[in-house]
Amino acid sequence: MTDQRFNPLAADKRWQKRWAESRVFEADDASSKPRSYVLEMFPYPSGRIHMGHVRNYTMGDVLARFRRMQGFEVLHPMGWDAFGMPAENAAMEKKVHPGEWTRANIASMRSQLKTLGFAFDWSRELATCDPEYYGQEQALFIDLFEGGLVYRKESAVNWDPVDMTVLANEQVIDGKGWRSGAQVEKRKLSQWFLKITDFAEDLLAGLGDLKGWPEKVRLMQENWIGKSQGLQFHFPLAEAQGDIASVEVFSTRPDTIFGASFVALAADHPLTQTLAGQNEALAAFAEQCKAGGTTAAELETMEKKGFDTGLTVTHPLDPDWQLPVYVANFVLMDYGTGAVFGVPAHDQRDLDFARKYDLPVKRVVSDGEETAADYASNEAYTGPGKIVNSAFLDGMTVEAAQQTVIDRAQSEGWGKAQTTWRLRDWGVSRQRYWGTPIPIIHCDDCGPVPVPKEQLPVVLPEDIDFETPGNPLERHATWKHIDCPKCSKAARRETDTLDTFVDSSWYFLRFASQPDDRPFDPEVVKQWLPVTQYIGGVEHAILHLLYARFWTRALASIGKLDFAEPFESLFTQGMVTHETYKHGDGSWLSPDEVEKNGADWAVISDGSPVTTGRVEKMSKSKKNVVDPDPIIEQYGADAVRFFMLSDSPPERDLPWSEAGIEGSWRFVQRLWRLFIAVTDSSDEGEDKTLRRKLHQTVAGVAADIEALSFNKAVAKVFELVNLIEKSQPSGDRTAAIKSLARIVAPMVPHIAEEAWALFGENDLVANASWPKVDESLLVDDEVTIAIQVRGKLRDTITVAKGSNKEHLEELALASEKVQRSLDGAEIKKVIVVPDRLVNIVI
RNA sequence: GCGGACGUGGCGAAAUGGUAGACGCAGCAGACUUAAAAUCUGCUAUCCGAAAUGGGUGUGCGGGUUCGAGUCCCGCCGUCCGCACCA
Repeated sequence: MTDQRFNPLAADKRWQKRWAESRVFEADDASSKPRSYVLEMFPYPSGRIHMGHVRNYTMGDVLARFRRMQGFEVLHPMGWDAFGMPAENAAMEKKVHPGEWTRANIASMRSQLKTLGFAFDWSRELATCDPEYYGQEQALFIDLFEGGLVYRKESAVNWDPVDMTVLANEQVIDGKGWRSGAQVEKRKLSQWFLKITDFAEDLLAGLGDLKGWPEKVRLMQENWIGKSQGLQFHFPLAEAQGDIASVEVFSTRPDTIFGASFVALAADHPLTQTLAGQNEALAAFAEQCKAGGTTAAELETMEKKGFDTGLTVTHPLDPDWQLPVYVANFVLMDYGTGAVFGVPAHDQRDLDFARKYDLPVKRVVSDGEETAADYASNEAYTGPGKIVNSAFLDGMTVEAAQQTVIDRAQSEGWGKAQTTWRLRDWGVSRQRYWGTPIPIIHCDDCGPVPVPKEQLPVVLPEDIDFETPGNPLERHATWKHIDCPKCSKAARRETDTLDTFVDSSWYFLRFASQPDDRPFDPEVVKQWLPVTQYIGGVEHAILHLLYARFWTRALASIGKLDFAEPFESLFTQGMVTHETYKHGDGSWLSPDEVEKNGADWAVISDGSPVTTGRVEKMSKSKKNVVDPDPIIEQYGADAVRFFMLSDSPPERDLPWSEAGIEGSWRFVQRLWRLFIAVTDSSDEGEDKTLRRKLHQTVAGVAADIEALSFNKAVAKVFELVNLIEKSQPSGDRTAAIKSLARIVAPMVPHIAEEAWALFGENDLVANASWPKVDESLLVDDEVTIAIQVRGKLRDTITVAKGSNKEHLEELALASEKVQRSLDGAEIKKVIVVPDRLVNIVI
C-alpha cells in the first residue's frame, strides 16, 4: 500500500543516490546529441549556502533537466570561486589558514547543494584555489604577457597609513580604514594591467550580437565602455614651465570652446608636480588631494576644491584671451589627459567650481530662449540648442559646431579628433595572499621575466602568518627569493596575486575541458561553448561579464580559442528578500525570534512588541536571513525548489515567506494524491476538455521554461492540476496525471521520480522525454469576444473561432446591452478585430 | 554625482496596443471531524446599490498619441541595483 503522504525525507536521499550512482548527469564529450551548456555563476564558498544560491541553482536546474528531456546532451557543472578576502579575514579573526577555512566551507556547501537534488555533473567540479586550476591560469597569464596584452604601470590604491596596508574599497568606511579607523589616502603603486582597452571597440560592437542578453545589461556595458568622440588639443602656456610649454586637454564638447573659463589639472599631473617643486602651498594642496579613497562615487560627491597656480594659458581661437590654470581635486590623471577646460554654463561640475572661485560663466549654447552671454542660473544647461556668443560658431547646432571646431583644430594643427573610452585598463594586481600568484620574476638586469611554464604552478606557501596586517607573501622569509630564469642571478618573485575576477573569467572553459597539461583542449571547448544559458545575479552585469568577454577575446586574439563571446544567453535573476523586524530598542531581530500575535508581531521570548520593516535583501546586518538547511529538512527539496519558482518573476526580487513555503509543501502533497490515485483509476472514457488542457499545458510550460518564465510555468501547472482534480475518472484523466509527472519533473524531480516508479516505469524520469504535443489540440474552437462601446466593455459573446467581421458586427449590434449603451446615438465607425473584440465608436 | 531598472488588489503577480487582476498566498463563510490538523466547496480590487448577466472608478503622479493605453511617447515622484580592490 502506497503512503498517503509523500515523505521527502526518505525519497530525496533515495533518488539523489540513484542519480549519483547511475551518473546520469555527467556530460558526455563524445555525445552525438545536440549540446546545451547551462551554467549558473559559481558561488564564493562563504560557508553556508543562502536562499539566493538556492534560487539561482534551482532556475538553472529546471532548464538543464528540461533540456535533457528534450533530447540535448547537457553540461551543467558546479565549482567554487574560492579565492578572495573573506578567507583572509577569517584567518585574522579565527586564526585559521585561509585554505583550510575555504576547503571546509566548500565541503559543507557541497553537501548542502546535494540535498537540493541539482542535476550537476559533479565529476567536473573545480575550485579556483586548487593549484591544478590556478596553475593553468598562470599559464594563460603568461600567454597574454607574451602576447603583449599585459603591462605594468603606476596606479592609485586606498592606503591605510596606520595599518600600513592596501585596502579594498569595501574596507573603506566613510573614508576611513575599517580596522584602524585612520583617514584613508590614495597611494601610487606599480601594478599589473591587462589591455582591455585594446578590445574596447570590439567589446562594444559585440554587444549588438548578444541577442540573448537582457537589453539593460547590454546598455550598462555600453555606458561602461563609454565611447566618446571629441577633440584633443593643447592650450599653450603663457610662459613655459621647464620643458612643459602647453597643457593637453580632451573634451567631448569642443562646441563650447568659447565658453571656457579655466583649465584644471590633476593633482598628479606632471605640470602640477613641476610647479609644486617651487610652491609649498601648491605642494600642500596636491598632498591634500591624496586624502580619501578611489571610488567613483566618492570622487564625484566630494567637495570640489581648486588651487590657482597663477599661470595662464592662451585660448587657441583667440590669442588675446588668457585663461587661469587651476589644480583641482576632481580631475583625474587616469582619465583622458589629466587636464580639462571648464565650461561652467554647460557643465554642472564646472559651474559649481566657477561659482566657488568666482570665475566667469558665459552662455554659449542657447536653450532656445535665453541668448545673453551672462549666465545667472546655478544649474548648468546641458541640452541641445544653437551656439551663441561664439564668433564664427554662432547659429550652428551643437553637432555642427563640434565638427567645425575639430576641422579647424586639425587644419591649424593645434588639436585632433580623438576617440576616448570611459573604460580603463584592468588592474589585476592585489597585495594579498589568498589569490593566484602572478607568475612573474623581477630581475634587476632582465626586468620582469615570466616563470617558465614547466615550473608552474607557482604555489602559494602554506607557512604564513596573519598576525601583522599587509601581504604575507611580501613578508615570507624565503618564498619570494628565487633566481632569474634568464640570467640566473638572485631575483624576486612578484608577491602580488591576481584579482579574483581573473579566476572567474575562464572557469566556464575549464568546466568544458580539463586536461592535466594545459588550461583546456580547444577542440573539446568548441563542442560546448559558448554557454547556452548563463544565469546569475544582476550585480555582475558589468564587471564579471565584461571581464569574461574580454578574456575570451584576448585568448582568441592569441590563437587559443576561435570564438569571441563566451555567453550566448544571459539571465539576471532577482534577489531573495525577507521582511525585517525591529525591537523597541532599535535592534534588528531575526525571523525565528519573533511571532505573529493576532495582527501584530512580538518577541517570542518576552512578548515585547516588534515593528515590521521593509521587505529587503536578506543580510546579516538586518538579521532577516533564512537558512535553507532547516527548511529543506522540514519540507523537502521539492517544496523549496517549487517555492523558488513560484509567484515572483525570476528577474524580480522574491520575498521569502513561511506561508509561501507552506503553500508549496501543500502543492507537493496535492501532486502526490493525484499520482497515487492513478494505480486504481480508469483507463476508459474520454475527456476532451482535459485532453486539450493537457496539451496546452505541455506546450505552454515548455515555452515558459525555455523563456525562463518559471512563475508562468507554475501557474499553468496549477491550472492543469485544478482541472484534473475536478475531472471525473477517464482514460484522458489517467493519461494527464502520467504526463503531469513528466511536466513537473524538472521542477520537483524527487516526487516525479517517485511517481514514475509508481507508474511502473523502470528507467528514471530524468531520462524520460518531454511529453509530445498534439498541435491540433492547442487551439480552442470557440472564442469569447469583447464588445466595446467607445472603448468601454459592454458585453461579451461567444462565437466560433474565425467568424468573419460582418457576422461579428451584426452580433455586436444585436446585443441588448450594446443597444442600451448606445441609446440611439449615431454610430461613426465599428472596429472589428476577429477573435478579439468589436469596438463601436459613436 | 554618474549609469541602469522597477512602480498593477491586503501580499507575490498575469495581461502579441484589444474583456485589467489568470495563478498562488493571506482572509472570510461553509462541509467533514468529538475536536484540531489535513482535505473539500464557495466568496474575496474599490465605490454606489437589497440585489442584478446593474452603474461609476481604478495599473505611482501629470500630460500626449490612438477607435482603444498597465503596455507607446514626454515630464515628474518614489524605491532598488551598479560605479572598476566585495564576490
